[in-house]
Amino acid sequence: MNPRQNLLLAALPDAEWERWSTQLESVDMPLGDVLYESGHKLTHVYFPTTALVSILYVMEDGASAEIAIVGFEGIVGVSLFMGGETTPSRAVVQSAGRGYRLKANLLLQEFNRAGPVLHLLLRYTQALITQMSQTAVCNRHHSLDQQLCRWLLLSLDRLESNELVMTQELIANMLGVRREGVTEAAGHLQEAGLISYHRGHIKVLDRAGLEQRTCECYAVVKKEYDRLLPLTKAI
Amino acid sequence: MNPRQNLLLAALPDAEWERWSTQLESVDMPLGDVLYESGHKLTHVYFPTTALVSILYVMEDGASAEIAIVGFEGIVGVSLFMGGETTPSRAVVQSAGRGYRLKANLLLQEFNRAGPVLHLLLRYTQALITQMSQTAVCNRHHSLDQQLCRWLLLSLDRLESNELVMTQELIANMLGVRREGVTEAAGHLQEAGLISYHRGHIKVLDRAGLEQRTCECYAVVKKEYDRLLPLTKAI
DNA sequence: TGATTTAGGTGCGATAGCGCACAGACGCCT
DNA sequence: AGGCGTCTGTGCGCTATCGCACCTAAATCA
Repeated sequence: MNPRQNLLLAALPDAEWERWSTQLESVDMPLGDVLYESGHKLTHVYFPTTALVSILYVMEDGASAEIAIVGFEGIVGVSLFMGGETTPSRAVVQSAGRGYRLKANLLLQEFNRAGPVLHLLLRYTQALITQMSQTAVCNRHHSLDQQLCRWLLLSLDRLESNELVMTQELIANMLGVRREGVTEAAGHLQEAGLISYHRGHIKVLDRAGLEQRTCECYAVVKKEYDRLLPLTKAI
Repeated sequence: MNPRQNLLLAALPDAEWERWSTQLESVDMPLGDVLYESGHKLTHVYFPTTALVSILYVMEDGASAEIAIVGFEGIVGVSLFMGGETTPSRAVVQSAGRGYRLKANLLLQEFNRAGPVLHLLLRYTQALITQMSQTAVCNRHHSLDQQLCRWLLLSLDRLESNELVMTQELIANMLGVRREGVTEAAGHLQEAGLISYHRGHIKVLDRAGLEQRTCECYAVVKKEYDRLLPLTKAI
């Protein structure tokens, strides 16, 4: 397990890396773990390596909607260096794995050096903004089938695998739709031979087929990540 | 017409204000004016004073959806200092008025001083992120009636008036729905005595009523703006 | 092995929003 | 005053998604 499996950590210049490497703390990130809660101050920021984290908003009535996905390409807790300390959203581990974390005050110190760390983190944040924007667009205009394709592709890009351990119930929570809706959409994809689904295990059989069936939102987001985070040979 | 009608400009410390005031260029912002286009490099950033600007994404098939609204509380062109230079979205003047602009390289210079300007702009950007996130949530979960209320309230907060010059067609483009849908939703609000609508002129008669009828999304966004931009006695 | 829990599949009526077509109505221009 | 374009209202059939109820089958555990 190497911190530099995380692409932001991998993109750090040597001087920064030397300072950071002793401070990074390896953490287990089990399914369902809440990394930060709406309105709570962040104590750490997280750099996933093999875990996948959902940024989501939970409404007063308990319904939820995912705003963005963060994996080994990113950092969880941008509101810290953006200056807000908290946000109205919640970060939940969506696919178990590992990652590293850094104390909030240490990250702030590094950010405030106003050097490469600042610029790297801000570029990442802009990519994240694009992902959030496109989520809004997709929620408005595209069918559940298309959204499921987008979601699968974004998730897989952020893991290093073509398999996902994830119940339909959980996917429904992320997409903010009914579980039955996911059953139906996943059924379509399975009939088309694009995925195989079995009790919480999704295997992607035909990635190109998924890309063909999804909406433009996926490509827009992917292109921005590639463009903004080239140092990282990004996803 | 005073630049400091824009709350970000008003929040600048004296030293910054002195440097900026000679560089700010007053501009007319007519309805439909495109301040930046998807994928194009920004030449200026804009500080609206009496105009209202929509950040929206236009799909390949021409359909559109608004991602965020910017008025006298904000700045148009955050992707400049975030480091991306461009974004996949478009910025369009949604309600005619005036504003100020600053050359891109000047703003970057100021941002890179890594002082109060940087922190002010980043805090504003975090508020903007909340607005975008909440747009995604709202698009997923709330009725058109509720979304129209939210949209009216956000827009009015960013003007200094209880009247809006805006056709239903245009509102439909922003919300990413049919024009007829807006006709119906606006009809409901009119029956309830909350607004009066007449050929492109909306007058809000009962603001409290709108706030009661809208979803929680409006309050979440407003609270974040108030919290993150207190210097500006924000909206 | 048998019981319980969990994941997934199915059916059905309700409804919000869509696409389209068309009608009135106000305002502006000549 | 007359005419035309723009803005708004309405009706109608269609579809995706919802909410709910219920069922099946795999996994887990006693």
